[in-house]
Amino acid sequence: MPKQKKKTRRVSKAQWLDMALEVLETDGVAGVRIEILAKRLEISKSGFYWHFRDRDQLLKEMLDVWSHEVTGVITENQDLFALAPKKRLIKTAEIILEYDLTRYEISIRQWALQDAVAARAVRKVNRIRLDYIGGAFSELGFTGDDLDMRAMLFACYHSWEAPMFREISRKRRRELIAKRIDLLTNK
Amino acid sequence: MPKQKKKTRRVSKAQWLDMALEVLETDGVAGVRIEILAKRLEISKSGFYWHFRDRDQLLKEMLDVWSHEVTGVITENQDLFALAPKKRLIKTAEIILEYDLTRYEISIRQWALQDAVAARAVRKVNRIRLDYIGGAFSELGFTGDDLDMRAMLFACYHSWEAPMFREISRKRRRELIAKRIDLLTNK
DNA sequence: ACGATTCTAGACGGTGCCGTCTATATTATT
DNA sequence: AATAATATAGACGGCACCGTCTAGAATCGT
Repeated sequence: MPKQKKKTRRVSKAQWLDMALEVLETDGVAGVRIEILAKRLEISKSGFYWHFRDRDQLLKEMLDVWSHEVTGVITENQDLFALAPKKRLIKTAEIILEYDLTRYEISIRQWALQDAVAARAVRKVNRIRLDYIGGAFSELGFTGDDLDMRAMLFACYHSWEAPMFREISRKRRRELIAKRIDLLTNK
Repeated sequence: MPKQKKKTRRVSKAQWLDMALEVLETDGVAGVRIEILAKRLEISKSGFYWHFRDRDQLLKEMLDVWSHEVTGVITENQDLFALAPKKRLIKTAEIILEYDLTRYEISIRQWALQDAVAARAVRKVNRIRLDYIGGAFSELGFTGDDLDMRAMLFACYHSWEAPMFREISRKRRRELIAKRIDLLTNK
């Protein structure tokens, strides 16, 4: 009888991070437990401590991944800035929908309520979003409260539409984009 | 030396519920731990099990308190229905701000992601909000997509403004209400 | 093929929380 | 004041998770 070959899966740091974000999405930061991730990855937790100092470091890196991912898709998209402001807002809304960019919104915000580091990341993302959207409304000629109110309305709605109206289909949500931007860009 | 009188605080069911909601607000449902509540109430946890069967029952009752509290303030307010629809929407926004009605929004929604009972409560609250707001826009003559889009925009924005823009003062938020409702009720 | 490097298995002690139990304290009823 | 009803103290066993440790497996470089 041949000696039993113990086949041990190997899991990269990126895979740990991906799984952590997957769990974060539904279970919140409190659900991101190393032993849970290990079980889901079908591996022992030992490897985790090879890639990460401890759970805190994982959480820190998750925030980095999130804040880059969630802003990068928009701000690093050159095509977007070639568009006229109104068209740009429409396209932005479509991208948010398409890439499900608000997937982690609820869990991250919940996290930010209890953690200063997460809170800082969230404030930074808010600022980037408001600047980007405010830019478009500014180009459209809005200023002062008119500009602020519209930028906040756009940013808030498109950050929370999907998390809030989970039962409404993606198709239906896409249908209403143009009409909404018409209203928001109306003088 | 007289026998030491052990003074034992007594805590009502309502106090347990209040404290549980207080913890929920910042720590999320995962943070609602019986021993934590007990410590904060400066009491042993034994009493908890007198008032509640177990943690699940507490959670269930918290949902009931929340869904009633968060819809009742609006739907049971007779003065509100005496107002013309536009004025009613403005007053509604002011009440949401004044009573901090979206205090638990993030934590409850996070909870709903992992729990079917919470999800049901959230869907019901969504429906009540959309019906109420949709009613006002309907009275203003909006129909079809125009009505839906506006009701969703109002409901979403006013559910998430405070949770999202935590750094913006209440005063500033009050300032922008009228202008926003003007836009949303614009034909 | 061989050693060096990178990663994993599995067991361990420590901690925090759940729900239960018994004795005891407090309040209500009469 | 005596009794009944209501609520708490404190200890317990059980479980899930953290971070550590040692032996060993998988992979890379030459």
